[in-house]
Amino acid sequence: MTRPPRRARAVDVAAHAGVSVATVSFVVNGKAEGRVSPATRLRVLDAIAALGYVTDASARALATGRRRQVALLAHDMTNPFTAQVAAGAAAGIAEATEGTGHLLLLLGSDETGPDVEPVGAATVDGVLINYPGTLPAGRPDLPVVHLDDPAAGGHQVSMDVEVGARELARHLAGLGHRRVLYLGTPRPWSTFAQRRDAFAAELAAVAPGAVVLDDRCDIDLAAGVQLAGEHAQRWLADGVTAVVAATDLQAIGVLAGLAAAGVQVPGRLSVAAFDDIPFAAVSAPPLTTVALPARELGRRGAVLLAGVIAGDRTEPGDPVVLPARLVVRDSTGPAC
Amino acid sequence: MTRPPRRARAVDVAAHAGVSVATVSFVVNGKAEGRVSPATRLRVLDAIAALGYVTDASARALATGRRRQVALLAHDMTNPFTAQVAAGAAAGIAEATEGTGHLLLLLGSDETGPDVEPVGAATVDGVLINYPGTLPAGRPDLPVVHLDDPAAGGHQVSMDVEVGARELARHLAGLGHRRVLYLGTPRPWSTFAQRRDAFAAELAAVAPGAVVLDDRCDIDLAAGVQLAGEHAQRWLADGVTAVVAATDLQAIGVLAGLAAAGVQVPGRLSVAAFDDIPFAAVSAPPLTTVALPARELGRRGAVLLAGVIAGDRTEPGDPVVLPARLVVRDSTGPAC
DNA sequence: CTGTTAGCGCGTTCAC
DNA sequence: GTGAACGCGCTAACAG
Repeated sequence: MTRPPRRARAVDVAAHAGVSVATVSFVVNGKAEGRVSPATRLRVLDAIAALGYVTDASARALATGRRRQVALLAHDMTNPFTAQVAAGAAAGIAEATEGTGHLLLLLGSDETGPDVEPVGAATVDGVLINYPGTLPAGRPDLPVVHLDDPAAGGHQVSMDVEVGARELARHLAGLGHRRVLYLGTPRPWSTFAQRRDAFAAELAAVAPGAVVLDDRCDIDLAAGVQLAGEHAQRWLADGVTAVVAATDLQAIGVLAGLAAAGVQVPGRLSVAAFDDIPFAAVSAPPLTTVALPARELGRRGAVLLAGVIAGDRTEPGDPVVLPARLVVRDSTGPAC
Repeated sequence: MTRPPRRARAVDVAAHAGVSVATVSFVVNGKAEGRVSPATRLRVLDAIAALGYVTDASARALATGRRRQVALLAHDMTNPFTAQVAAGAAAGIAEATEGTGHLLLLLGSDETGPDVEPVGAATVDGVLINYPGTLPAGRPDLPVVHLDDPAAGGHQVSMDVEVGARELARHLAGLGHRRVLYLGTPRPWSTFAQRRDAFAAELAAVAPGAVVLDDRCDIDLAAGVQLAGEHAQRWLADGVTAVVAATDLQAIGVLAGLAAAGVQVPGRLSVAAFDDIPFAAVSAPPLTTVALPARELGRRGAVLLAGVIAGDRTEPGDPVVLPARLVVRDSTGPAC
């Protein structure tokens, strides 16, 4: 006796309950208070349960103009930091919208960047950008929150990378390091520029005469391994006593590369980085790193975005800056 | 002279081009062939460009019944394996739908499981399940593809975990291990049962009298570290010479825990696992593990799902089984 | 307190 | 080759 597999619609519920669709709509959207009598409300609820009715998201979106979805523009979900941002964003949007909002993942490859077509197509109410990219023109009013992009204007939540970088500089200076190799990335993101510049500035301030050499590699394990394998001897020959990487991923790769090359850490070379992904605590040796709250970044970003969408705050206001702090582990030691 | 920030609609394009909305629709959806003259087609295209017109996803979805979105039900985006599955799924859906399809991420916590409400609300055309959970009733016809869940019925793509597990068993048996601790997980997923059972079966077959002891911990780094720290001495006292973990995450944690406890790997204890996440190659020592193609799992799952949605294959057919192979690194050595 | 009705923007059949 | 008209399912005024 079951109905054909066609989904029940509001009209069906209305008929089943002996009311009009408007009443059903009120009940469904929690606007029954003072409009619908408790008795009919219950009848409607029963009908909904009996028919297994679920509001059609597209129809509702079309009618209300709200999609109940936000997009996260990211670049590499495989990066543990990004993954945590995504997990945090999913949690944040659920929290801020009481479970009615969801996360649309828009990933991009290196060159292309995320495909923003769905953003233009109004698939989402707002966008979380963790990947500096161009948003579709023609949607200038679309709520946007930038993540970890201090140079971006508008709404944003970032982290106190500078404080962390300076702390790291003082830590290394205190250990006697005067010649450090800074391992940057090929990505021109402002957060990376900030990491290096703050570090170099503080090092120069606390240890006059200290030198920062520059090198760079992709943000992944293999790149770090390879780079260390190829350049370790040169670094040592250059008198470098510490390597600071822009990300843990690179540093962990470097650690593996150095181990393979037989270079003692922190005996011959100290290694430190930024992010504090979970793996930083279990590398060999455990990595000294500037802890950046990835998950919280995503969560706060989502909550902020939800607020903007709801119209709570319309103008940017003070950018949210999450704390960063240095976590000292065993990969850094006295300069030799 | 710019228009008010209201998005252009098909009517606007039609007016601008001097045609009807139907014509615009045909052009937009590539159905102009034989219906619309090349000349008017161009006029429409110009109008679209001039107005920055983008088809509204909700309206189209409502009219066509297709959402152009699929959901990925997962459990912990923070797990590198899951993250790769997600990245692969995003790539696969884009590939299979030529960029018109997108990925809705539905994450869940341990107890609750992902919130499947959007699935019931027809937000998606199909679902990729990487987290055995209950789908909303009332949508029995919804296309579903199970990932890495050999026990699931219906469409699925999984991996040849058994072959890998047996290979690992022979590897360890060949090294003389006769007493191994199997570190399982608290999750009752079929893939985990399969990993252990195939391993134990093969070990018993090649090394009669070999013993497999069982222990378990959560799938995360910290759990592995703690467990190793607490139980290492007992394992050794019990004569265990090798530890096989259900996932790399646990194994890498164990490795760190053993290092902290001063237990040599593979000198005193060999360690191996399943997954081959990128970090497995840079742990200390690099981890011997059964490589499982996570990214490909996600990609193939998405492609399959897209096919099912498009109606290519309607009945399950042969389950896709991706190859798994043992990757021997330095964490396994002769039993002592 | 409840029902009627007009959109929301697009896809598509059917006349012209 | 083109346009008018209806339906998709729901929300929100507005009547009653």
